[in-house]
Amino acid sequence: MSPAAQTPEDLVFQAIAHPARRQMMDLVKGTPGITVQGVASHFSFSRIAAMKHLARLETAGLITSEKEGRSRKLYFNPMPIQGIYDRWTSEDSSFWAGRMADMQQRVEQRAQARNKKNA
Amino acid sequence: MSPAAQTPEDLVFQAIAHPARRQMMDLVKGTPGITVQGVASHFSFSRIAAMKHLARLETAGLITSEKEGRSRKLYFNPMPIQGIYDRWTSEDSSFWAGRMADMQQRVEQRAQARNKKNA
DNA sequence: CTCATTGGTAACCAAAAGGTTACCTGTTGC
DNA sequence: GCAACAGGTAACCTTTTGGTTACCAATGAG
Repeated sequence: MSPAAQTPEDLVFQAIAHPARRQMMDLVKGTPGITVQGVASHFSFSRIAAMKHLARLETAGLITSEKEGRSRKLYFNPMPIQGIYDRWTSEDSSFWAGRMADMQQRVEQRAQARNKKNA
Repeated sequence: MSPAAQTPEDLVFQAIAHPARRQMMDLVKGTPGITVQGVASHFSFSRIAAMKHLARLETAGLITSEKEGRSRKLYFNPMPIQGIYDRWTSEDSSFWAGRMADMQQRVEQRAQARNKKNA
């Protein structure tokens, strides 16, 4: 695909195009603070491949990470998902955006509550 | 990407990864019954390239088409979008799925009402 | 302190993606 | 009836994607 001026939206949609990356997002969402190795261990491809996928998710803003010693902790970021939903549902989008923000808020609060557990 | 056993979800996510394809979906959604040529004329790349993109959207079930004389009419299909939303919002997903189905129903009804206009 | 673990970069390569032109058939408008 | 229009297929080519192995530095556990 043309590298011409990729928008944040482009990055998000491209990031989620790959099934492994979607599964990675599931893992990160389900286990906040999971490590790179923790994610990579779920896949049969190499750790380097996993890191490349994670890098794309992070570039797209779908996950965030923090280096902690020799590990890197990964966290899910739900905000870019709103753009996906809004894309073709512009009718009543203000209504749904509000609903979605509410629910995302709840998801985040739960994630914070779970944040004491490690990978 | 590996051609191994692509799920319908895979097809959808891959289809929407390309910005031109997203824009095409916008066009088809905004103008039900628009022709291939009608869509292609919005892009600087060749008609054949446009057709390839449209073919991917159709394979993914995101649009449908009907041959009419020498033209082909294109229609938006909102149902696969549900999968995109549900992907990472599995909490309360039964609640949102219901809401979303309602809204999609309304979108479709409006599309049918507009279906008398041509591209 | 030593070794194992974790993460990171670089180089490489096959396959896929996304474009191109050429050619053809069928339909429609004049 | 003819030319223009619309859609379709095939072949081709460049770029990107998604994997691989090799090597290294930093951290952590024993």
